[in-house]
Amino acid sequence: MRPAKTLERVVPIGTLAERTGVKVETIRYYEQVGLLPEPERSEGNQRRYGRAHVERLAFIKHARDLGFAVESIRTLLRLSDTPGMACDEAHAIAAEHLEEVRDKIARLRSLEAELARIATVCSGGVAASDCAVIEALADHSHCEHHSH
Amino acid sequence: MRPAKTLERVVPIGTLAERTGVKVETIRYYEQVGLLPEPERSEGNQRRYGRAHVERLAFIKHARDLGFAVESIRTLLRLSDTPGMACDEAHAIAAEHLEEVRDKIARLRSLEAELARIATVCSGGVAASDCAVIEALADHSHCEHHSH
DNA sequence: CCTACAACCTGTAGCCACTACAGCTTCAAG
DNA sequence: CTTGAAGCTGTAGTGGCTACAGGTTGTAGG
Repeated sequence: MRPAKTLERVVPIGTLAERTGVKVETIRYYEQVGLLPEPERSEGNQRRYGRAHVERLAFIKHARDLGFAVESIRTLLRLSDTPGMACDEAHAIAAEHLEEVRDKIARLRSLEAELARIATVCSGGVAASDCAVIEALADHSHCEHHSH
Repeated sequence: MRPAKTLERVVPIGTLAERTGVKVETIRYYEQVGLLPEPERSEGNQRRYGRAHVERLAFIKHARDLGFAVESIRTLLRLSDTPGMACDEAHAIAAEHLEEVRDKIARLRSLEAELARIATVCSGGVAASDCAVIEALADHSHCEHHSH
């Protein structure tokens, strides 16, 4: 009997996928774009991953889950590989991304307000002769805010 | 002397672009995917738009600005062309989109919280030996919330 | 009437971050 | 040794544009 999967040190791509929650195709994609280094291969040319790969892929997944762009992750990985790490740069990337996320939230909130107004008018007791949703889209002057 | 541009009833694509704030290439794209009907052509095969096109494109732009998918806009346009309009369906599309926007906001807020925590720790008075941003990304257990 | 040049035309490729095949080969359990 | 899951490469598709390349047309000034 072989050791349990969670204990094996050298694993095929499917097991790496299970452990990290990243799909097999996505792992190969990350390799292709240079986020994940090319692993060793079996005699039959299949990828064999070690502990370092698991950790690196977990890093990538976490960063992607937080919405970092692949390009930013490339930089963050490079920084984390650097001995005398440039923490300033890592912090700048995180701060910039935080700004982007906040901008996106602000924009979505403005959309939300406008959509809520449109949808509410329509579901409310407006005369059914014309559809309020269609009307609102046809005529921008119905908008309360023109920021969008 | 010709009438001023804003008064002309039949205009080329560039003028339509100016009036609606939609780029020329995007207008051609909308035609290609069937949102905007094919206009008449000049003798030299150039597109000539009338008032109806301006209104339809304004509708499309407004809907896109509100984040509706092209596919939803296709349906909304079909509904608006229908005499006995199915307002229910239009309302359902708007309501569904509002839900999506709210979901997106919720997800982004959770990201924002996590990112703010990471960025703040790093800019705060943490010992400089290891970078908190890199650490946080490397080790998911540092997260307070595991929802993402 | 002619020239110059902006605006137009079609068609194709690129962007991001995957995802989904098609058509093979390899691995491992029974 | 057989079978079937899992692996392999390479390509195309997603959404909603955007950006060319390489040509044609429209129009204002001279």
